[in-house]
Amino acid sequence: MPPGRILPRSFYARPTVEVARALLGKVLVHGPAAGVIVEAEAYLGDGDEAAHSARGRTARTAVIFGPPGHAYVYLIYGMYHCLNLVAEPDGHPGCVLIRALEPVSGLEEMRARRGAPCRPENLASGPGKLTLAMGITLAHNGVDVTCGPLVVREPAKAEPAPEILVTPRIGITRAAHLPLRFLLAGARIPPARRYNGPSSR
DNA sequence: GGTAGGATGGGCT
DNA sequence: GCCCATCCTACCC
Repeated sequence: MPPGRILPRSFYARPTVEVARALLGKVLVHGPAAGVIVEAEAYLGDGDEAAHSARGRTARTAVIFGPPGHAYVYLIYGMYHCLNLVAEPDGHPGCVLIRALEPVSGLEEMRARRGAPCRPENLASGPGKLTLAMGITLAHNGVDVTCGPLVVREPAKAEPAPEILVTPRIGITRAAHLPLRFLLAGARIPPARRYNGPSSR
């Protein structure tokens, strides 16, 4: 299972939607734990009222305005963390929320960190679940994901262009209709996380 | 199969 | 104070 090369900064220095789509099928790696990204959402810098960057640069959101290829991690509902990867050129806000992984290695570490008994497909099938399973915390806010302990790699073997499903984003109230959630069509998604509304490619 | 409610803390008005 | 880019449990079909 030797994974491919680490994604370079140029991968992230593009429009956020492009980065979100391109991240599907790539492998998030943290120590022995790794998983294929199967679900992601784009949060835009331009007029996206749902994005944390929408109301300007603050101490918390500064990372989103910084150079691409860095992690934006924040605490949600007082108990879970969410991982984003910063896109767009330096100075332009935009990030991609990583919403689900398909675990490929380090399953035992993930299970130990999750605590709750769960099947492999539920280990990292949500933004809060995957940060817990991967051991990602606020300590990772701002870290460079083109080097260091937390990285994103090409998959071990090159895949054909994946089929991508596009739907509205989940769990937000503002700008809730925008088609900015992207899923790998072949991914195994738990029933409760499926989407039955209209979708496109 | 589905959903309602609660846990829990930082950021911002 | 209020608002969350969530998850799990309990309970009800």
